[in-house]
Amino acid sequence: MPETVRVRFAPSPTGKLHVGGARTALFNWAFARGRGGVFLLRIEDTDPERSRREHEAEILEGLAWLGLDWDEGPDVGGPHGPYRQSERLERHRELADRLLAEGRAYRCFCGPERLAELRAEQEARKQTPAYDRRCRSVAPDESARRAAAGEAFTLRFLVPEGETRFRDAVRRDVTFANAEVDDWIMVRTDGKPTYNFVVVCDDADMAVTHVLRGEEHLVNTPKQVLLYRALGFDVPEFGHLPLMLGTDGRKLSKRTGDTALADYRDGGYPPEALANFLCLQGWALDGETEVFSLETLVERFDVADVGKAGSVFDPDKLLWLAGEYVRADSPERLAERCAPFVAAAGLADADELERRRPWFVDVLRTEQERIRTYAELPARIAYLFAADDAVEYDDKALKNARKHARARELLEEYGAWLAERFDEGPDAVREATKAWVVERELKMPVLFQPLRLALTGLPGGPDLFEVMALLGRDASLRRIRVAGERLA
RNA sequence: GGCCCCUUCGUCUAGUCAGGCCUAGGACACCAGGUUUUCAUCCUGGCGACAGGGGUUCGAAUCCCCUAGGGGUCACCA
Repeated sequence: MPETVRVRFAPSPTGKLHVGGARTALFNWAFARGRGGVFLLRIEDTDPERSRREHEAEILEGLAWLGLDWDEGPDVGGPHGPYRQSERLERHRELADRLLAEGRAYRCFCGPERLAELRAEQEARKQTPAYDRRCRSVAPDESARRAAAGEAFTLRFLVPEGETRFRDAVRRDVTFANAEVDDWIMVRTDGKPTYNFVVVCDDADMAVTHVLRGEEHLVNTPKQVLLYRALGFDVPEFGHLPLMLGTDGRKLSKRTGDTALADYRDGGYPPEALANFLCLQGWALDGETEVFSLETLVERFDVADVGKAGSVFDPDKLLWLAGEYVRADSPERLAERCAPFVAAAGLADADELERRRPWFVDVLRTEQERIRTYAELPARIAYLFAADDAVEYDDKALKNARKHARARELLEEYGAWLAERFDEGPDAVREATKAWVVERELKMPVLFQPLRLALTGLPGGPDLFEVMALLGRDASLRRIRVAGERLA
């Protein structure tokens, strides 16, 4: 009977949720869900300077927006709580004391000044900066006496001789020479434990079986494996996910563009599109299928299939995927998701859109194939909300209309004709209009370009008879009349 | 610089662990054409890669070695 898979996502609440972190969470989640395991969230708030509760809330919101859910966490609790590291201090102290008592850790009385000096010397000699382990030789009784006397100290892990190897689902077996591992600090002068220490204590206490995290943590792993063993805990299996890179080929950062998950939510990207895109960074379903659901991911995902090389974040591909999801969505749901963006653009308030819901759904039906993000909608439909005598004319649209010498007369004539049969409906009017153009031995654009300018002011857009249906009889006829005057 | 990791079209990737099915497949982007009242969608086609060099083998993108390039990390941050 194999033990239950337990994986975790452990963000530190020091800022917004990064898309790279979101992908780590996504893969952890998919791994757990695909194996009937448990996905838990733990907040790594051991840095009181930078940790903020608002950030924690935002991170949780972001994960939920992406479509993830969790079985244990700071908001839902669970059998292995608390799920904030700052609330687990007791346990951390207990384990640190144990290590000290067993001689697997030692007090270090070297202050910041000496450490800085040491580092400077080492750098001057082109050596790799590392603690010189001077305090290893302080005898236990002297160490205890100095501590009791109030002398400041940190607790360092005593790295043994030899080498450390561990299983990594992505990179196979990895080995580090212990000589390369520093006697790192477990507990600071102020008594607060550091990341490398608490992460192991908590993962072990929370019975985490697989640690899937970003590759930047690979070098921390030997320290942690050594700690698991010193503590007598089972070492989990690791999986170091390749980094997500910016277009400059370096680790994704603020400089290379949007990196916060919230930027994409605020930018009107469908969450399904972003989740799908994130799946494609370092993993592929079959090399052919690009668009797939989280459900499919869960069915097919395996950490062992994750690639080793970093991947450059391609905003163009994300935009394309966004369009795919928008086109596949229902006009009703699109209306719901787009409404806030239309309201934010100041075109109409939320109440008005709610009142005109059927109409707004029709608007989405006509624009659906032209937008990729919800945020692209307002600019496309602003003309619907403009005053009939003040529709903004786009330069290109104006040029298109002016190409036709008789545009003005034609619009007047057509307007009068249209007034008689507007109520026959879009399909009938469309056919009749085409016949009307043919009768006059004209090309279609001769009428349609000026007409599009009159109604929308834009160079492109939906079928004009659908546009007229959205505008209604009065507005349509008025705009055609006004255009005749404006073109004069 | 030390240590560690990585390397298939501009980008995301399939294929690599089990060498032949690969004159390397798909997608985004780009270009050209078609459809349309325009824009978009959609359809068709094009461009385009096994980092380099050795070796093993009848046969290598796939195995081995070397070189080069890129990245990560070297905190009393996480």
